[in-house]
Amino acid sequence: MRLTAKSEYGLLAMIDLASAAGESPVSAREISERQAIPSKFLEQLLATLRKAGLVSAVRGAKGGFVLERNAAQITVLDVVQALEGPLSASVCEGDRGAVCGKGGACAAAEIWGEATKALKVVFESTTLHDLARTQSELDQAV
Amino acid sequence: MRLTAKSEYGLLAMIDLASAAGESPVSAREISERQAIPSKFLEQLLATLRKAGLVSAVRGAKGGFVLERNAAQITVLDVVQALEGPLSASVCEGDRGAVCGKGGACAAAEIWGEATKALKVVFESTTLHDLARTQSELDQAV
DNA sequence: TTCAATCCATAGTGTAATGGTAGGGATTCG
DNA sequence: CGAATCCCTACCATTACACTATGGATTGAA
Repeated sequence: MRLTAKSEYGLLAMIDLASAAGESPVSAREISERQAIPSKFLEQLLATLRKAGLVSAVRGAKGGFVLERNAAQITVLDVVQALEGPLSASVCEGDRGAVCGKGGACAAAEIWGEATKALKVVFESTTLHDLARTQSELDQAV
Repeated sequence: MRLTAKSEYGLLAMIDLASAAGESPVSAREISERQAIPSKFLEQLLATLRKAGLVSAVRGAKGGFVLERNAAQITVLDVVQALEGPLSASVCEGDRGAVCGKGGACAAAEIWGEATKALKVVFESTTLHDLARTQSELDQAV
């Protein structure tokens, strides 16, 4: 399991899109400027999010991106998994199970499993709608 | 935040030591063989764990490693943090807070914080004693 | 019709982390 | 003494990360 800049940037971009829900498409450049994300890097992330079915793109001038579903129907887990691959805290993946000869009967592996589950709960229980609202409150507080 | 082979190997080694608690020191070579961990790599991990005060070493022939505290007083968090550094799921560390201009008022950052907390709870609530017992049960089941 | 804005796709690149390996030194038991 | 062990530092190959570069395809508007 790992969380990289992809998740950070991707989530910021999705929150940005959630805040603009119902309006015209938001271009990658706009998001890039507002969220201080390198624009070409962001394009890649948005392409990934599109392939994952989380956003849809409108090409050409005045084009941009729109959330594919309602912000309340997209969780942080959706975004993170789209960008980082399946969430699994397991270090002991793949052939390691065979190598250590325990064939799955490994106390350490159980802990990684529990850790993954805990992360999943947190990420599943928060939607873009929640985050967009939180963010707008934070902005107003200033 | 990241979990690498260090945590995996380190935890296996510590469980091994916990299982041998009360007996004579266990050499790195023994652990390396039982747990299928590259021996020179393991030596480095044990050195780190020693500097973190989790194990003590006995030098010379018949030497080896012993848990510094009781197995019930050492949590998975202790081991993971000793090997990987401070546990923080935050991607948005260091100067990023300044870069995005939100100065801490960032909805995304809150999620990473919650994720970290969730991991901490899991890792803190399990001790080497627990794991050693679980492992011995798993071994007997076979 | 042309042009600029936008998304789309692929490839390249510098840095750092990862997961080791190598070689030898210091210490201690038998 | 000598074998076993821990200790320390350095090295190294591969991969992941975080971009950057280049150019093509599509579309709205002047």
